[in-house]
Amino acid sequence: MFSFMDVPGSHEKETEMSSNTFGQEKILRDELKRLRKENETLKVMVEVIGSKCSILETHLRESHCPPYHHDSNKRARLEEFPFTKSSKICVKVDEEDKSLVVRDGYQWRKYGQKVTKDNPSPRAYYRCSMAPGCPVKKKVQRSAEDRTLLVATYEGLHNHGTVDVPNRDRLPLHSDQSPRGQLVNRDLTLMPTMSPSSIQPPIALDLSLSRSSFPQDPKPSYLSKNLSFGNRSSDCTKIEEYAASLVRDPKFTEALALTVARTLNN
DNA sequence: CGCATTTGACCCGCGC
DNA sequence: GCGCGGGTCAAATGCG
Ligand SMILES: [Zn+2]
Repeated sequence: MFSFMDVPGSHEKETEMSSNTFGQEKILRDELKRLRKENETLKVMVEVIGSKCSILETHLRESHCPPYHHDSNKRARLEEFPFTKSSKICVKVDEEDKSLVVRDGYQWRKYGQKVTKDNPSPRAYYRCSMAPGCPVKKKVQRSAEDRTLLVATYEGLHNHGTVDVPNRDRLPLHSDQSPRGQLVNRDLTLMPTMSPSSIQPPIALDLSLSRSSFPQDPKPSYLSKNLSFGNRSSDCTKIEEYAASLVRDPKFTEALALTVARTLNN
């Protein structure tokens, strides 16, 4: 199957060395396809990580500076973590004028849309559809003042993990080596809805992030891949640049460190 | 044909 | 009780 995607430099001498150039061209085209796919995957990953990063950010902010009055300890404690059960978190996800489908690693089914009193933009209601009986809902609405921001309100705890990102060429080996040692996440994710408030950790997002985005050793794989591609690809520099900026971002590293620490604590 | 989205109807709590 | 505002249902519609 041929397409019009021209590969530079292979136009003139097509008659001779045809097989060789054909082979090279095919190889290059395959590589290009693979790179495109990988790029798409990375883009999705970046989106997911970004949204989860903002989730963690808001969570961190809420837990760091509560309206701390020296009133009474019990009241303060109780009000400090009101989201252990319902986990109501607002997340800012920037988006221009696309549809309200925010990619955060889960799969949502829209079930309603209403206009609200003080916001001209409508509010969309989603339900998590990755697992049957998952009670998680979320509301997405544009911010009233800044039209480019989306405010998502998550509510509930997932009873499953996220295997959303098109990770196909991953972990051929390293299957379940230690099923009951530290894989509490697995057990938790497979657990149906039973007494969520007792066992579930404060947020299910941590588990999802640790599982979906970083299966095992996260950074080395990315960096090595980028470096290996860096010899001949030009897009890789952008990716590397972006990754570098992401790593340079203190917020991101902070949230990442927090997440890793919490994951290790489990 | 099997899905997800759309969209008006419906429900329910709350303040008057 | 009534109106209102937010949340959900479900029939209709769209889409691959
Ligand atoms: Zn879910």
